[in-house]
Formats: sequence, structure tokens, C-alpha cells
Amino acid sequence: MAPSNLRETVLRASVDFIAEHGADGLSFRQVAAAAGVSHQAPYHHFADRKAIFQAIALEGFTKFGEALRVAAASPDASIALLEAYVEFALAHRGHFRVMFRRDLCDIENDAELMVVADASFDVLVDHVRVELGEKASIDDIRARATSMWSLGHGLATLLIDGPLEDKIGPIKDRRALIHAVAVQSMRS
Amino acid sequence: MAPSNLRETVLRASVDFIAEHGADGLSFRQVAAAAGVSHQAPYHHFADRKAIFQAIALEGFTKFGEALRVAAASPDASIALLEAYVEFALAHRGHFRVMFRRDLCDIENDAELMVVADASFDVLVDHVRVELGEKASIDDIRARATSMWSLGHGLATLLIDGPLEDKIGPIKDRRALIHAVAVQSMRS
DNA sequence: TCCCCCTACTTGACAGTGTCAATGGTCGGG
DNA sequence: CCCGACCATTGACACTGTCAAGTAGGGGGA
Repeated sequence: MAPSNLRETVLRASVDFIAEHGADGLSFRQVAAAAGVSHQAPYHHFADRKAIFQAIALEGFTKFGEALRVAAASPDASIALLEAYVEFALAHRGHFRVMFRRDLCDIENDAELMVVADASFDVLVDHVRVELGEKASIDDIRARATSMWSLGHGLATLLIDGPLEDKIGPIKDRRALIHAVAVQSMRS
Repeated sequence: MAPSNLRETVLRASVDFIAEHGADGLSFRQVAAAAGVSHQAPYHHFADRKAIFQAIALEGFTKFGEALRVAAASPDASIALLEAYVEFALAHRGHFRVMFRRDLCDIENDAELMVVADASFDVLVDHVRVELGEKASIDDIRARATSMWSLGHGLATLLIDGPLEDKIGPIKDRRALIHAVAVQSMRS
């Protein structure tokens, strides 16, 4: 089972690099050199540059779905889901920075990836469905799910890559801010 | 005054390219060739690759601030602001894709850019301040502004680069969806 | 034992990229 | 007339992703 060691090494190094420097500066040749192999060795495990982003996204959405499922099971699920979304993004910047960049990984062209990504989204939709009750219209459910998703995604994105961290003050307030936003927006 | 024609040409071509193909594939040499000049000609107007993103962001935040100011002046300003945010992003993908990518343009290191970006954010904060009234705590204002910003940013990002367009159905519903999300989230 | 193939990797080459350096034209003002 | 400022060009460099071919080694049949 244990997949080739090099594949894992390259994957780890790439995620770490992206978390620190962003996805665009990532160089196949650099990670190869850092791993002490030739510049073509990684190519044997990932067809091309895109393939490694695909793999990172797959790993990311898998963990992401798990985190959301845990949150959905807790009381105050709406708030917990939002917090889980943002916390995941902050804890896994390397993955998060790739997962939603369709220029890096096109989800819809990778069946396996699409399944996992859809599963994450469905956690949200299912939650909204029970939250709003049986007689909610499909449009209401869609709007509510989209709203929650957007809120979480926007907050996460702004915290990671945006100017929010600077405008909002010291990091130590982060959890408090996330919580404040959550309760403020999710009050039913 | 009229700035060198080439500068404008390169800027337009770059924005268009980014709107269509994303920011990463943008090639100085390609836009130079497309403009019929040598590969170093653009270099005379933009110090390096980063400088052009900086210029795009500056232009973007200027237009963005104007759009937000217009929205803030209308009745139902909260809803109008959200709609303006998303509509701007959809109408100016080329700019929007750059404005919030700190790996492409670091706002905090460019004084002029920072001023314009801050002005945009302040429109939102000012609106929240009057919306919540005099006796609102600074934390409440911060949470509300962050919430609105996140919602707009998330929705815009997911629509442009994310999987939302696929999951949410045909484009013709877009405006309706944006409006639904707006009223659903902004009900006070 | 030999042979063969498969997997994992290496080496070498190529086009394309951002960027530094030096060069060449083409104006308007002294 | 010349001279410097501006704008663009040419040439080179290191670096990138990627294609093509070659190589070490090991496991399984004959």
C-alpha cells in the first residue's frame, strides 16, 4: 500500500511551500532539488504541474469534508460550520489556497475530486435543509446555503490572502472575531 | 498628460487576459508581442512583473470605491452594497482577480494603493456606523462590517473562480440569487 | 542460470519566461 | 549643431515546465 516515498515527500513539501509563499512560485524543480532527486523524478508521480494541485485539492477537500461533518453534528451547527470553515482554511493554508482556484485545479474535470468536493458542499446543504424545515422552498435552501458558504469563504479568504488581517488588528482577536461574525450573521 | 500609449495598451491587454485566463498565465513577452513591440518595451513603463499588478489593483480599487459609494447612498444601502460588490467583481474580473491577491500585489507596501483600498473599506465601515447608530460598540461595528465584507467577497469569489457557477445552475438566475442572498442575510 | 520487463529514476535537450545590460534612434531646447 | 532625455530594441542569463531517451535494479518465469 504505502505509496512511493517520493510522492509523499513532494506532496508535503509542496503544501508547505504554498502555505508559506503562495501557489504561483511553486517550482517542480525546486522541490525535486530539495528532496535530493533529479528534476524529472517528481514527474513520474505527477503527470504535470497541474496534477500536483489536483492531488493537493483532493487531500484538502477530504479533510475539509470531515471537519464540516463534525461541525454539522454539534449543537449550534450553523455557527460551528462557519467556524470550522474558517479554522480549516487557517490551519491548512496550503490546501485551501489551491482548492478553490479553478485555474490551478479544475474540479469538474476530475471525477474523484468532484465527488469529494460535492460531498463537502452537501454537508452544508443538508444542514440548511433540516434547519429550514420540510416546507422550505428549494430557492430558500439554495440562498441560505450559498449565503453561509459565501460568508465562510469570504472570511477565510480575506483572513488568509486579503487585507483583513491588517485592518482588523492583532491575531489574538481572531477567534473572537470569527465567533462574533458567526453569531451576528447566523442569528435566526 | 496623456500617458504613453504603450502603457495604456499593455494595461488593457493584461486586464483582458486576466479576466479570461487568470493572472498566472500572464506573460510580459506575450502582451509585448501582441502590442507589436519588443519584449522589453513594457519594461520601460512597469518596473517589473509585480508593478503591472500593482497598477491594475490601483485602477480596480478606484472603480471599486466609486461603485460602493454609489451603493451606500441608495436606500436599502446594505443590500445595494452587497450587490455592488458582487456586480463589480463580475464586471471587472481582470481587476478583481488581482486586487485581493497579496502574492501578486502587496497593498501595504504601496502608499497610494493603500489609500485607495482603505477608502473602499471605509465606505463599508461608515455605512455600518450609521446603520447601527451612535451607541454601537466598536466591536459590533467591526463584526458587522467584516461580516458584510466577507459575504460579498465570498459570493464574488465563488462566482468568479469557485465551483458555485456550476453548482448553482444557469447564469440567468445569478442576479436573482445575489438578491436573495442579500435580503436573506441583511435583514435587520 | 539467463532473460525480460516493469518500475523508479537520471540525463540531456528545447522553448518560453522574467530580468539585467548595453545599444540605437528621435525628438526639443541650449 | 550638439546634447541629453526619453523610448524602444537587441542580446544575454538563469530559471521554468516538459518531451525524449537512457539506466539501475529487482522479481518472476523459462
